[in-house]
Amino acid sequence: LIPIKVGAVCRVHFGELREVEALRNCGKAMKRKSTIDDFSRRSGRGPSISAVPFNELSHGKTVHLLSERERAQLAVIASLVRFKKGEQIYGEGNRAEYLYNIIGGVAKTFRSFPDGRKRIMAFLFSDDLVGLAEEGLYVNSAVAVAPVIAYRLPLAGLDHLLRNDPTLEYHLIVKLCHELREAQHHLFVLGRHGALSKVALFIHILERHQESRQENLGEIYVPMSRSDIADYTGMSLEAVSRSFRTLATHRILAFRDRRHVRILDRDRFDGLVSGEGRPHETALP
Amino acid sequence: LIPIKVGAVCRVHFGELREVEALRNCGKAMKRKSTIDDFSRRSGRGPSISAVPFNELSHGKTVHLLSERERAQLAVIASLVRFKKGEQIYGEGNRAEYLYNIIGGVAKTFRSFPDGRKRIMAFLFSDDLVGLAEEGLYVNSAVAVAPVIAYRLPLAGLDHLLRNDPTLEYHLIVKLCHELREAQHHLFVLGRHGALSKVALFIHILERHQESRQENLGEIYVPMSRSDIADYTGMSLEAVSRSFRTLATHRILAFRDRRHVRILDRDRFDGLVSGEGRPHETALP
DNA sequence: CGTAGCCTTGATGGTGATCAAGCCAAGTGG
DNA sequence: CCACTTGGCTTGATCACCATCAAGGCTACG
Repeated sequence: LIPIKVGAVCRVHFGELREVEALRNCGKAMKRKSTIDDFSRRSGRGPSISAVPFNELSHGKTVHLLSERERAQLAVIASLVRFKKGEQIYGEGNRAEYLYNIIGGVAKTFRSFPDGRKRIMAFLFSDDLVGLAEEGLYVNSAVAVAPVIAYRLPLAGLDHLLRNDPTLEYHLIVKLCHELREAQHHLFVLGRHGALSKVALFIHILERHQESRQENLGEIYVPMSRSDIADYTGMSLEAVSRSFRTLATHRILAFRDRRHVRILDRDRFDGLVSGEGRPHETALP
Repeated sequence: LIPIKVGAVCRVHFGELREVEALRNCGKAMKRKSTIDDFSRRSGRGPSISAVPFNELSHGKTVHLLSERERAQLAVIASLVRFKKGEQIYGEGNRAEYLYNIIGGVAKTFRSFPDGRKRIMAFLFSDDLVGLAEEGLYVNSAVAVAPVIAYRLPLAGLDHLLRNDPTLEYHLIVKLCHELREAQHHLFVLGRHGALSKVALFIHILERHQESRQENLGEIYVPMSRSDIADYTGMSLEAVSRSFRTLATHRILAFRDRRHVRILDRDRFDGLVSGEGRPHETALP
């Protein structure tokens, strides 16, 4: 039973998840092996959620919240679903029937303005939950940024599980606190004035996120488009582009390609992140 | 036992909470009576939490989440604390030992920049929870904006209660989802370009908040200073002031005094809220 | 009545949004 | 294998908007 599932998932992995693979495959064959193990371990046994706890010390690392038993319980009501890049997972205002647990790929949640603009509320990665609702309706739209694999959990069944399992509920609370903190980080980014500060903080968030999961240290993977970054940071697409270039020409960042950055000058980078990026104070030669 | 508590709370109410009283006392004696009842009902029997549920329909109204029994259970470990206007409830980076349940007044949570600026993450009112932590440390500072009365719940004891009461946990989940949505509304505000849009959306949020609790319809109470609004919306204090004046001179809003607004022109107001407030589109005569 | 905090108003300049081309990379079909 | 297309990204020029600096007013409270 389980071996079959693992096999199936691996096939999917190599077929559709090239971007996910690219994310971790930073040129080292070693990495690739461990990714497969990691991936099949996670997806083969049911839903997976991780978060930085609010009470225990984990030294900035996320911890996996679910026990094997809980994962198995959730797996009973869950079904595995895939979304191609750009495909919609659900739409704002739709009847909320499912909670999604992403186990591979990247998604974004956003709200649209009448004029066609978007405000991206969050980027979501593996071990995240998506599907926030209010009075039975989704409050955001969710779309895959890179091909997504997720468990789809019917809210009805989930409700039943939760009411009978205090530990599972507790884990959900930990995860929600985590998401709340992430939203506050996001607020922090948007509040910052100065384009350089904003993009630096954005990169900083990506870095922290990948560090907390012990993914590819040293180089930061940027899975989303410039235009998504613009919608997330509240800037224009052009401003994002220019800011990246400025940071690159001043040797603060270095781009291997459009989706891989390395931080060259940690001091000046941290200076921007911690707020010294205000316009007239930023006298970059 | 309980009656004594009620008495004590009422005394506190009239002594220190003039602003809270003013909030609801909109010139009608009727209001005042019901406020007292409401207040003593809430504070006399233990902690109180309300939220808009994520699944059931409540037509935009918040519902009280805790049963009498749960409130009594929580009351056992809780102690009632008061904070004067401007007083700190806890500081960013402090050891997180308590969760606070506000039952009267207004508080703000914020993070400070090295240059002394603040980014306000949220305003908190009665029936709200404050004290978000990461790895045992508060992630924000919290300060009373108007005199606050709150229940202080030791995390240790709370943990124990939660693990034994799935329903209580479930209520907490509902509340956290609510807070997450509020944070996303805030993101929406910050993302908007155009000063008029931002302040309109801010007023809109206040209105929705007060409506959802069925407080003083028709007039919106603005308990926080201009400078707090600036820190919340990511604008300068002057820009907030100017925007308010613009909205007032164009008969979209009317201020009874600095803390009470009425929406005069609902159509144009909604226009701003929903994004037509972008600079060059805003041709206000 | 005086002082302090908060708010309003004015003048100015920098910053980033916007409009408008070009560029690069990846995919498609001949 | 090479035109052709498409979508995403970069770059340039212009100007509106708002942050900033700097006074002046209002209110509240001693």
